[in-house]
Order: sequence, then C-alpha cells, then structure tokens
Amino acid sequence: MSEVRVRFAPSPTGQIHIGNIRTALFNYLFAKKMDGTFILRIEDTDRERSANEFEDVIHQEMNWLGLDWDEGVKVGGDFGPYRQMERLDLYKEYIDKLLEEERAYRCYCTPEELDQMRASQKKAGEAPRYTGKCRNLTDKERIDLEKEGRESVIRFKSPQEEREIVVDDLIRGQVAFSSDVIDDFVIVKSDGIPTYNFAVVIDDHLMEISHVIRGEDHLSNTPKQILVYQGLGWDTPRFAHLSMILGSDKSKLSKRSGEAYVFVSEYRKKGYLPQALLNFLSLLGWSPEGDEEVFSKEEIIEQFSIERVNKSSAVFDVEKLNWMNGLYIRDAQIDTIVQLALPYLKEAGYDLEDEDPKWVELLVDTVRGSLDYIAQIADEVDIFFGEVEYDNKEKVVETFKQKDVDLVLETLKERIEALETLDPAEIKSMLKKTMKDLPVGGRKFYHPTRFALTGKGSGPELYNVIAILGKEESIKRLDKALSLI
RNA sequence: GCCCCCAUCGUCUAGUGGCCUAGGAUACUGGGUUUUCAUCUCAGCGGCAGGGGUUCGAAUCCCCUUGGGGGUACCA
Repeated sequence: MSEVRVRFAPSPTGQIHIGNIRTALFNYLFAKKMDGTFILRIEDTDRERSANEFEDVIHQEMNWLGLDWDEGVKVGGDFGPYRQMERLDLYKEYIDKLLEEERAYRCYCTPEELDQMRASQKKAGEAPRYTGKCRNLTDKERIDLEKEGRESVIRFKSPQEEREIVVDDLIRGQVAFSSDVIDDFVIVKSDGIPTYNFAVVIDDHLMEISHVIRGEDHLSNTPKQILVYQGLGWDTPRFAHLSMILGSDKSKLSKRSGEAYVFVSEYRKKGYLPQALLNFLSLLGWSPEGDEEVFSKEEIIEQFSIERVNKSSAVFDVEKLNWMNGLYIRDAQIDTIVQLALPYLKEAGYDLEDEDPKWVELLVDTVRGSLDYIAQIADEVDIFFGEVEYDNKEKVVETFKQKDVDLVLETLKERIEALETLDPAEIKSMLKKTMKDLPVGGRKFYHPTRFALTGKGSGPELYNVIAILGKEESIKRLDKALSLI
C-alpha cells in the first residue's frame, strides 16, 4: 500500500469554524490510523481577506485540540513551502505549460462585462456561464485589447464536446458531472495569483497528497479540478467529501443558526475541554462499531475508518456536547479542573491564588458535578462568598419560623463549633447524628439549614458546604438565620 | 433557473434483503439513590418523509414526489 498523505488546507481569513476543525480532525484521524502524514497547508491566495494573525488562530485552535501536524507551516517538510503565496513561482511553471499547449487562454473581459453576460443569461433562462468570448482571440485582437490597457485573467479550456466527469468519492461513491455544466473557469486572477481550483490541484499533486478529505461544499468544484489534473497529465488523488455540519435550524451552521457557537475559539473560551469537543466532533458524521461513545483520542484513532463516515449532514447538538463535556469535567483529575477554573473565578472577582490549595480543590470539586462547561463555575461558587443572600426572603423566613427550626439551628451551631476537623466525612456523620438527636425529620432539618447556609433551596452537599465555609462563617450564617426568627 | 449531494426517534447515530416487534446515545418524563439540586442508576416516551415498483420477504434495491443542504465568483 502506498503512503497515506492528507492535508488540512484552511484559509487564514478569520476565526476557525467548527465545521472546518471537524474536517481537520477527520484528516488527522485518518492519517494517524493509516500511519500516514498529516499536513497543514495555508491557502492564502485571497489577498483581500487573508491575514497573518488568522494563521496564528489556526495554529492555536489546532494545538488546543491536539491536532498536531507532521508537515506544513511552522514545522516544515520536504514539500514546502506550505503557504500558497510562497509558491507562486511553482504555479507559474504549470500556467505557462497550459498556455503553451493552448489548454488555457487569456481573457480580457472586465468584471462588468461578465456581470452583464451573466445577467442576460439569467434573464434568458440560461445557466450563467462564461461564453468563451476570448477563447479564440487572434494575436492581433489580443494585442489590441492589451493596448487598451485591459487586464487579463487566465481561463482553463473546458471540453467542448459533452462528456462525463466522474468523481470517485470514498464516501459518496461515483458522482458524475456533465462537462456541459463546466465553463472556462478562471485559473489565474488578474493580479497574477492563481485561484483555488487551480492552486489546490498543483499543491495536492506536488505534495503527493494521497487522499483529499474535505467538506461537501467542495464536491461541485471537484470536476473542474479533475479537468486540471487531466490537462496536466496527472493522476487524481482519492477524494472523500464530508457532509456539512448544520445549526439547530438545519441550515449551515452560522452565527444565526441556533444556539450553537460557530467558532472553535468560542468553545475554548467557554471552558469546554478539548478532549470532550474532539470526542463529540468525531461522532458528527462518523460512528464506531459498538455502542460506546466516550473515547480518548487514541481510542478514536484506533477505531477510525473512512468506511464508517456517514453521508448525511449532521446538526450540531449543543445539548449533547454539554452532556459529554460535563462528563469529562466530572471524570478529569481534580487539579486539572482547578487549573482550568482559576482564570474564570478570577475574572468573576474570586481571586483564589493565595487560598489554601486544598480548600480551593474542595470548592471546585464540590461544584463541578453540575457544570456543562467551566465558565459556569463562577455562578456555582457564588454562594460561598460575601453575605448570604436569600433567594426568596419571605419564604426563607417562613421556613425558619417553623416549630423546632430554632432548635435545629442552635444545635447545629454547637455541633459545628465542636467539630474536630473540617473533613466532609466527619461533618456528614455529625449532620446525620444531629438530626437523629433532634425531634425533627429530614425535611425540617436539612431544608432550613440549607437556606441558612446558602440562601438557596438547592445546591451542593451540605457537608461540603460547611467544610468550605468553615466554622466561623457557618456559625455566622446560622446566627443570621436565628436573628430572623 | 441549472448541476450535485442527502433523507431512520426532537438531535447524533446503528442498520448494506430475512437476525428489526428497528438497537445505542442525548434530550424529555417517571421511579430509585439523596433533605434537596446536580451526579449516578433503572424504566418509559419517541423514528424508517410520501407514493409507486422489484422480491416469497424491504429501513435496506430501483423510480417519482417532497423536503433539506451544497455549488453555480478574478472566495476558498
């Protein structure tokens, strides 16, 4: 079997889209599974929109998810350079060749003329495609047009007689296109920079890419690229077109399509764990053989295969991501979660760097159970800081005023005072014993106590709450409750 | 408009002609655990888009319809 070489080829034109990173992930998984090479190439031929800082964004998000590339920008390799704008002279060789062999030609039509052409075609109910006006220009005509000072683009000559162009797709099977729907497309823009459909072919060939795994939005462009491969006498790589990721309204995932975030950075900033996002994304369009769904990256690589990639598009279900991320938050080492949580807590005004690490650990551990993502921790931790605030003061006071509640709170004060350690286990048994010693049931014991200590009707385990608050603050809060009776 | 792709619970999916009374996950609902919430656990709800074929037999194969998506650029 020949060597597997795949590439992820994003444009540095902005934040990296969740659908794009999923493409990167599948390329990565395939490369790792097949012991192949994963390449990162930057397609920066759109000079209007490309910017250097966006390349850094790509690096950052890929690093965050652990999608390390074996070859490409930053790390180098034998097939560089890996930025298209640094490969211009490489393209030139093949452009000249096509021109020489008259497989391509210069076109002097202005954008305005083209617009007009398309408009009238549309009006006549025809498919908007280039008419081939400049296809057979004589040398004289060409010189005249150049004398006019007209700029030119280079167009690829698509076949004149109808024939079938078949994309042999690993996911979709054989997809046939008629050459009739392909016009003489531009391969070099007037500024001399090649277009995507041309540069991608040259690069994939020169970089010896074995499998082109990319989004389905590229499927319709593939016949054009196949024409270029054929024009240059090259074999095509294998193609695999991944279905799209949709928003909850089933339209292409975008800022407007529901509650899901579109950019990887947004998930990172909200405190999603990279392993969780990676695990979730791997299940969007691919499924393992068994019923299990929670996997480490290594396990996914082990099980991955293109054959099990799904053809239909997938809605990005944030609810399920949240569940999975919560699972990872609960299962992770506590110090990992503490380290992740600290910045969010600090931002919310809880600067815990100088606090006892054991205490911080208990704090984070106590609230992690209910988190979907780390950014939520600030709200969860709120009950432990400042004055206790009652959610519904009237109802709380009513609860305090019930018979025997004063006895409960007074007794608790004494027992907390008498605690030898703040070990949650010790507190737990103390609470149990205290309740037994008193003439009240669980509801009358725990409920008012929770109100007194946290101000809320629900929350983390009370023994943890007491351990976190400490003796002094717990008693202070019990006193406050007692004063309201 | 034209071209291409897709179609199983709300959502992610398993399923490649009989193993399907369609399986798992999430979400939702209800039990259990817990004083409570979350977690955990058990159970339930819920689907083959519609219509024609082919076949002894179809979620699975074919056709049409419908719906969704993508493309149709001097963007990638």
